[in-house]
Amino acid sequence: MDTPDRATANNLNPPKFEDSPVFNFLNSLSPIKPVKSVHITQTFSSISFSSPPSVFTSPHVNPNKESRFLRRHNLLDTSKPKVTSEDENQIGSGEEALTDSTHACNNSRELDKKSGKGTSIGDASIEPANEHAKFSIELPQTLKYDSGSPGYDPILCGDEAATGVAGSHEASKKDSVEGELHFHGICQTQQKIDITESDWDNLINNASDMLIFSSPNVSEAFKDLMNKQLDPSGRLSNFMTTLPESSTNNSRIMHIVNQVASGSGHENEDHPPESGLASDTDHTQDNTVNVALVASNPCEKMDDEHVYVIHRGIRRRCLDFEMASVRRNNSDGNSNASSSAAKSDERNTGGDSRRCFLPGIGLHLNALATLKEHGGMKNEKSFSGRQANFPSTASSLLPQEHHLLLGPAPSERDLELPENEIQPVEDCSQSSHMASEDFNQNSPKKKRRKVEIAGESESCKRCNCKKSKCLKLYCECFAAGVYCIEPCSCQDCFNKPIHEDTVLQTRKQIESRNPLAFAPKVIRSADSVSEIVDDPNKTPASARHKRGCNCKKSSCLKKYCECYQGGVGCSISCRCEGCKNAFGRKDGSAGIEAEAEEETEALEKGEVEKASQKTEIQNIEDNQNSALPTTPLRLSRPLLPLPFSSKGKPPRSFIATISGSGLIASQKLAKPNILRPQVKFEKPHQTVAEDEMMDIIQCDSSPMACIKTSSPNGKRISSPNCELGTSPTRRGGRKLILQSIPSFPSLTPGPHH
DNA sequence: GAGTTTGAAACT
DNA sequence: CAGTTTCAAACTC
Repeated sequence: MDTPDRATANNLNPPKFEDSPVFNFLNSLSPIKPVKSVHITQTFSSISFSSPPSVFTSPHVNPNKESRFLRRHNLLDTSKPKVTSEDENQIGSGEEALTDSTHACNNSRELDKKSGKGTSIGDASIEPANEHAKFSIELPQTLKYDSGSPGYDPILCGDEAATGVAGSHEASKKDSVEGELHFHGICQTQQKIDITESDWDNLINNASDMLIFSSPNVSEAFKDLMNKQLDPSGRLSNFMTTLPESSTNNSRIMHIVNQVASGSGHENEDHPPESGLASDTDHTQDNTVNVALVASNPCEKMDDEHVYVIHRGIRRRCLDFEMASVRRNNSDGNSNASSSAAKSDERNTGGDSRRCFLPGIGLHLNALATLKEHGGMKNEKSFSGRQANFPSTASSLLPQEHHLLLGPAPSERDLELPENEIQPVEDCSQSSHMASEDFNQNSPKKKRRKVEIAGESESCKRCNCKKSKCLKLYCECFAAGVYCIEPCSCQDCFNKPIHEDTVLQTRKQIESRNPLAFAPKVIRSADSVSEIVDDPNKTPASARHKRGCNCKKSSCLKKYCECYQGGVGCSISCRCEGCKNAFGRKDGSAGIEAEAEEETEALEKGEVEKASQKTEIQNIEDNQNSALPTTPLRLSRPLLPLPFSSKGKPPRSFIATISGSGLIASQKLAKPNILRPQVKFEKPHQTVAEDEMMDIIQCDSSPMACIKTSSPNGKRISSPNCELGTSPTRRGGRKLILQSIPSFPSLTPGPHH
């Protein structure tokens, strides 16, 4: 297996892999498997991720992902001696892990081979292969966890869990061809991987997990996806994350993922696997091949369709500025030039394209979205309009998907997208851009509270800028690293794909002034994580606003206060006056105290109702804290007007932003990736700032080491449990995860670079 | 929906 | 770095 599969895999990796006879063979075989996997995926997703949206929304979610990942890794290690220390190390970093996973997907064959035949793999096989093997191994664990989780279907879980590592081994045992087939089938349809195909499933599951954890938005989206069948989005995101390593492979993966997402996303939800297969298969199979084609031939219809499809599944703008840069780079490279030095620069970095991507600059997702528009549904509306994207699906889905896309996935995607893909995307995007502009002027004020209505669709930000042209941090969309979309009521908006160059330049300028301008404002320190781990009851105070607030009249009790909005307490760095932040006052008083005060004040002000709610919530939180990890926001918060909703979360923005600063040092890149999804670092209590960020990022490489990240995990975990009221098992599982894997250290971290 | 308040972002 | 202005979100009516 090793030799042939590898060879094929290696060959495949390159853009031309489709050309390889092996690929063709696989393609021919691929159609087979779609059927079962769906079921599994659903159960898995629904079960494991049923957690409440609020939880997911929290940026912290990601940490869990990492934690899981880490765990998996550990488990894998334990379970499978085969995995080399190196592999572990690789896995350790969140991004690396992601990358690996993506590679695994890309090189599913390799994975299968390796995982199944890890022994042989070790040597010659490309690193990715090793990593893949690891993933495959790890995946089982994730499955186990999930299975452990309340939502998990016993049967499936049992199967998967039982198969667990063994499953991966089995898969490895299978012929490489089979593995590929499975892989393709999985990627394409999502559905139906057999347990035997555990490799794939594992990958997917892992990916999904990763995604979920990666960002709050993602988590939500993930939920939806899970409900629907997750696979697509989750896979996407996963793949996206993994992409970085090999652009070509990544591109394939992206395509596949996109296809899957699109196909599954739409059809999967309601349609039986088969139906999904029909359409999906068309896309997926074609896509798999097409991907390669796309790489070679930019802007083919197929590509567009794929992209479009993907976008459909996703939601609109996930733009990462990085993506845009990437696209540009690609386009530049392909056709011409180099539209912007920055782009070229990034691209150059790109020998490790991923790196460039990571740092990324680009609004790619938006571009993709535009592609969608281009393609078929293609309206920006549909595209931009999250809702539009999810015609069939319930509204709930929308946000989630969007989140997924936007949040973790987007950035990753963007980064990951191989140049090949990018080209087509770009082309499409351009056209779309045009359209997008038109849209911009559309709805004057749909905005703001859609998010609230939607639930938390922070991912979907809608700005109302009138003078800033959406090119300043005043603009939430811009600040979040996303393009403005139809729902935005902004005027003279330049934050659109059409003006990508302008956007990028502006971003650069802003970043030059303040490298952290696009970084998450709220950071959770390692302390918080440790606190959570040690004492679930304890509320982590470590989460803090990066710069602190400067409130004078709001008493840090309203969203005017960024700390409050971010769901974190005020810290020393805050210059606020009369701080009464319920999440923690500057003076150090706990949120409870603040609450008490708030209550009194509220009473005074007639806000009694609110105060009571808060107190209740807090009380609940306190009670729950034991169970929950505690994040400032916590599950209970929902009752309160969570600050998250609008800005605090900006998972997306953060994500995009961070990654967005592609030009900026790799550091940022790493940070952003890490931070975004999950946590936003900040000084443990006050001044973690960049240094810590950096540290964290570095730590990212070693997942275990990096525990710092955040409580968010706790939240997520807890929240799902709480909300779900799920079986104890699930809680236990999650708790374990949290404890064991404190933070989400960094799947994504830029460690690669 | 319009107007006000607020504090971050941007500017000087 | 501090002060002022600009800006758009958050909030109120």
